[in-house]
Amino acid sequence: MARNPDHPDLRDVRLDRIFAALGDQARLRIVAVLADRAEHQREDFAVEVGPSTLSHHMKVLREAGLVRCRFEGTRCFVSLRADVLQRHDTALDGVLRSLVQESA
Amino acid sequence: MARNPDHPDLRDVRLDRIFAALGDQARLRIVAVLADRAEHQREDFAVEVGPSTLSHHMKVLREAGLVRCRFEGTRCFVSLRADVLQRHDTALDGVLRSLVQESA
DNA sequence: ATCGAAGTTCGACGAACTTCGAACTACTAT
DNA sequence: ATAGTAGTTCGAAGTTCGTCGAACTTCGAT
Repeated sequence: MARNPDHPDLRDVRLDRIFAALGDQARLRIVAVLADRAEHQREDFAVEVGPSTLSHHMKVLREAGLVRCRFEGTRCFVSLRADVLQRHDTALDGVLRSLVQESA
Repeated sequence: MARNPDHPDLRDVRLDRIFAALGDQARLRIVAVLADRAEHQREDFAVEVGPSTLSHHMKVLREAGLVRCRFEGTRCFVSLRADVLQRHDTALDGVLRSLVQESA
């Protein structure tokens, strides 16, 4: 397990990458769960794919700069990256609000 | 030339499709140009691809529900779909504002 | 009627993506 | 040390995507 996975620098975060990451149903659902700004674990993302596929989607979200993964023992806690959200506040704030709304 | 191209019904517009459409540099630039809410023509989109590729991107944006194409003679005028923007106001308003900002 | 201009559609191509299962790694508990 | 658990990485297979050039359609002008 990667103890310190590749989180891109804030400067390397591109909006088109972020949108591409959001352009998939599974990942959009994951972000919808994360939109409450809390930390979540894998079982919270009710997405019907195998573990390796979920890992892949996590990697896409991570490399886009949207999420941060924190490791504690064998478990992985994932949350939205506050710095990126703030940097792209104009673009992303409404997106997250709409996802929260949709989850309810 | 398609005189009356396929614009999806407002109900069939999905957010994940929209994000997927925005997840490409060329298309994101096109939307950035359109973000002033005015009608534009092809030459306004300073995107370095051939005509057929531009047509392809237009189709993706159209089928995602983001843009509307109006034909006048041989020319095609394209603009953002106000109804979709309003329907997904929470999600899209900030996105467009950020694109305007970036264009300046 | 013919020609040219503006866009679209049609293959085609390689690149990138999604998904899976199998093998691997890192940690925990016994 | 051994076994189990959580998650990642590694091919592989199939699909979708981005791009191009060529052929086609629609319209305007001559």
